[in-house]
Amino acid sequence: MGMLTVGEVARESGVSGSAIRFYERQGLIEASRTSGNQRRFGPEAACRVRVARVAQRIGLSVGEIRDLLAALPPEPSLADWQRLHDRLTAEAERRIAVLHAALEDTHSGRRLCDL
Amino acid sequence: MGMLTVGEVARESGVSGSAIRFYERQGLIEASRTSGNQRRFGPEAACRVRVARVAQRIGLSVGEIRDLLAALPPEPSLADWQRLHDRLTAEAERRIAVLHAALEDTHSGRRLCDL
DNA sequence: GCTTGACTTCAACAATCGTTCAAGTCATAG
DNA sequence: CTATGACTTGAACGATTGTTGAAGTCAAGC
Repeated sequence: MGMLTVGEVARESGVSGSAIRFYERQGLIEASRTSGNQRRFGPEAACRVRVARVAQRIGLSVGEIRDLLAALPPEPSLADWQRLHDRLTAEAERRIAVLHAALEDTHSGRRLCDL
Repeated sequence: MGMLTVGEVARESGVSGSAIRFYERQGLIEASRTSGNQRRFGPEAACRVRVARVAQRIGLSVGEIRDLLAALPPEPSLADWQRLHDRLTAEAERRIAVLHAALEDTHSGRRLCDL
């Protein structure tokens, strides 16, 4: 079984080792430990981290991402990924709508400042 | 001349007094001082704060908003507001595009995780 | 002129998202 | 077996955007 070290997950997912440890502390990913107390991650870890980064770009906080990923089993089925993807999409669209609303407000900028 | 206190600007702009002081420290708004060292704001202050809040919703940092507002004279002309509005709009659209890109990434989610 | 509410400063705290450092341990190749 | 690089923890630090509190001052009405 391909158990990965912190550094390997970091390389695979493109984030720093300290971030990987941070994400584990925050519950985004889980690790088992070697007899010498070193973390070993399953092969899905890097994937979860990549998803987490996308979610972050969409604007979710680490806490929200934890909740999102909590619904994802260690060996997710296609349907699991699909659900997660749908939630992420919905959230992104919600945030885009919020930005559009802000845009509207700049359009009414004169009224905003009754010049 | 209607010089406003911190509390008055706070009420007019809908933010807290501590935030108003913070924005002054950060250079988003300027204040003169009474002989007793209290801040007095011009009537444009609340407006600048409201614009700042919109800019914040669009995703600009306080530093970026400072720079944006720096281009705005104390008594802005219509053209001044127009320029600011255009910049804000462009920035909002840029951020919306970024979110769309993130959305794209979730669409390629399966590839993201090569399931 | 005194009371009262609003103001002042400065410092500490809070949440978020990590990075960096020190001191020490583990794993592996040679 | 030992050197080396990767790992461990914990705590401190950093930016960001304010809030909260203490201790004290100001302004305005009565």
